[in-house]
Amino acid sequence: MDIEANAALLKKKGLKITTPRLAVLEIFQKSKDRHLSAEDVYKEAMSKDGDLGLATVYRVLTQLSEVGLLAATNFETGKTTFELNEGGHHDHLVCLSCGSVIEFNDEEIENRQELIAKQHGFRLINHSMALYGVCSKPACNDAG
Amino acid sequence: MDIEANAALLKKKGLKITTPRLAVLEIFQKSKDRHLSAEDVYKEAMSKDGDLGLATVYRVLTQLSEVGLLAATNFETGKTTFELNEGGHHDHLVCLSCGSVIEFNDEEIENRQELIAKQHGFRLINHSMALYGVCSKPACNDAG
DNA sequence: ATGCTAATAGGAATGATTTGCATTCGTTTA
DNA sequence: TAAACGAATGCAAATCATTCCTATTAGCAT
Repeated sequence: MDIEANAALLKKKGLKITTPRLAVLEIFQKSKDRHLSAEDVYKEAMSKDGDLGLATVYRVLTQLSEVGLLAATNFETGKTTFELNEGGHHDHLVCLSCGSVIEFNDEEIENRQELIAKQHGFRLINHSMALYGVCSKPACNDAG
Repeated sequence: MDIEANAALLKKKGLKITTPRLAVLEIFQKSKDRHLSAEDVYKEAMSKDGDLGLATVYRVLTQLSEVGLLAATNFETGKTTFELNEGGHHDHLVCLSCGSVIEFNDEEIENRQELIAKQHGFRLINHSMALYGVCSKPACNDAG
């Protein structure tokens, strides 16, 4: 929301302050939908800011993920989605009917994952977990 | 392994008994590597059976997944992999260096997932979990 | 302000997967 | 068991997501 703040954020991470990077950050901060694909970001940027390349969007998303400002997730859709990485790590609970996504974090599962990795001699780097189900909305429980 | 058995399997699922479908099933049953991409299956089929199209492999993999004979998984590698769907559910531990995949199943995590879904009013249908890390092989721990 | 380097645009290239279509095969039925 | 019909296949072209290439431009230290 605040260009100054975002500029400071980029600087702190050792990234140059450029128009595309500011634009991408702002899109994530303003969007109601937390999970955006590269294409989503590109369309949004084109519609409001005017002009940047899709390749640049990919690069910026990758960089912002690398410095920890964004987090990347792979659902089963075949495309990578990104979200702001504030508030720490979390996993996803996805409604297969309405598509809504709930975020959660469970200490016990995280610990268990570490343990499992260790047992198999793995150094754990990251993980992805998504639970798929049907949420409590009436509309999601009618037919089907 | 047994063409008769596989033919019966296909018939039971309402699929016609065709050469490509039998070939694909057999490849999964014979392969030591449980997780195969479409490309893997295609190469394997070409090398032994002689001749079928890559598009057919994709179609067959999709169909066999739909009827529950195979299970599809999307790791972060950008390609979908398949495995035989016998022996119940399990999750994956993936080496980001050599690509090896270890399967595991953890009761405690499964229970915890059920609980989390319940807490959010979700009826849990399935889930995917993959842990990414580096395995203990020396080659995977040298450079990088 | 000036220059060096990193960043960008945009299009071509890549890799995975899909689709269209003419041909062939599997299964049903006579 | 042969005709007949739709489903399945092969191939090539098409699509989708993502990355690479290169000339141009923009950040930023001096």
